[in-house]
Amino acid sequence: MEIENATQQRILEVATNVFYQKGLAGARMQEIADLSGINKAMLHYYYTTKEQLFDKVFQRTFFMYIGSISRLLSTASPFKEKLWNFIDEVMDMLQKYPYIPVFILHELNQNPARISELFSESQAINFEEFKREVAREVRRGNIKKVKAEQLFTDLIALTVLPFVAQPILSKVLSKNHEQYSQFLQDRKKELKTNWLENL
Amino acid sequence: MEIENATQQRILEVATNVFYQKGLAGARMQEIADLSGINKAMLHYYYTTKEQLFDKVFQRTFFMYIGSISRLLSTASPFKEKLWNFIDEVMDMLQKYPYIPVFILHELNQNPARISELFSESQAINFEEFKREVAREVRRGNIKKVKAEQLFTDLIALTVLPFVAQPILSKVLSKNHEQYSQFLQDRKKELKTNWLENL
DNA sequence: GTCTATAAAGGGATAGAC
DNA sequence: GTCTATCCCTTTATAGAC
Repeated sequence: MEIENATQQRILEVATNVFYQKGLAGARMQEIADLSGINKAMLHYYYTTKEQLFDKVFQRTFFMYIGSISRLLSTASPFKEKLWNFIDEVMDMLQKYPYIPVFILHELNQNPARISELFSESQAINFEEFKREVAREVRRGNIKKVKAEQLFTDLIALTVLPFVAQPILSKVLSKNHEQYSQFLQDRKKELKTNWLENL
Repeated sequence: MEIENATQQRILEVATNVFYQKGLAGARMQEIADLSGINKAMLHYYYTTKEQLFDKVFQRTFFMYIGSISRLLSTASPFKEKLWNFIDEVMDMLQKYPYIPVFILHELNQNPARISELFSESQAINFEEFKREVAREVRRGNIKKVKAEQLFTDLIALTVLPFVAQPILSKVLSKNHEQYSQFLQDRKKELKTNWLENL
């Protein structure tokens, strides 16, 4: 990890937002420079190429996002308490950064090779451990019989999709921005009580 | 609806695939021309601008996708039978066109205004009717007490997300392409039995 | 309808002065 | 470190012959 000065940090922050919304292909170095309060030459001084800047943004995002999911699933807390916590934390994070999932998925579609590199570098999600945990909970009768991979997919789907699909869902459900935020809050509670308790 | 000749249809088909994978900003008219077996001039002869071609692709996709969801929800069948059918049909469609949801969501992030135009033009999803139906089923004791908007979100989430998140999920679950297809098949059954029956 | 050639604009990247 | 000016490649779009 190299040291970053204030300008570098501002660039990275701006670039993150621009890439989140426009993607690698749609982002413009000119816009990133403008929003950072510098000119293009300066931008290239800190990050030689667009690809290089993008890679940095993508990696940081991936590790933050996947990393926090990973951490939340590998705590030592009791199983249902862990899921309770997961719902809260993940939905809070996504309320701050709702563009992240579509950003990651769109870019992975362009360049599927990227994920392999990142997964090998990172301490990826330890699914085997989660699997054992689910099997144990089923054995003990704490939750109904279910395959770990289906439960995991349910968990991600129920928490992440409302953010991913916000543009369409808010339209279908006829909710403005504030109403949709309220809906997401309600949903958090709903998942923790109804879904989690009925496992 | 104007009549389209064979060349026009081929262009549209090719453009659809290219835009699905690369998005508006990432797609190249040259590539679309090449894959269509014509040159750029010819391409512009049929579709004057890239935007115009993209709009056509986006609209068709949106209507096909949202339209089929809409149709599946407004049939006259009994409620649970309808959801059963929905799971089958939507997941079959997505197995054919897995790029569609990320494509739509990515492009809506770029240009959120687009959705307003399309929703007003289309006979959008009739959520009020679905709401009444859910309330009725709850009253009759056929399903547990639940808000229609939460149930609808669950339904979309559980069926759509496994396709949207395939690049990451297949990695986390350590599944190759065939294994992931099998997983999706299992999931269809899983949702129809476990989830649907426990509503 | 179909092509070649080219215009016109956009946008990433660098040279070089300060 | 920071700027202006500019290079040059890419890509959209059109002109014009056949």
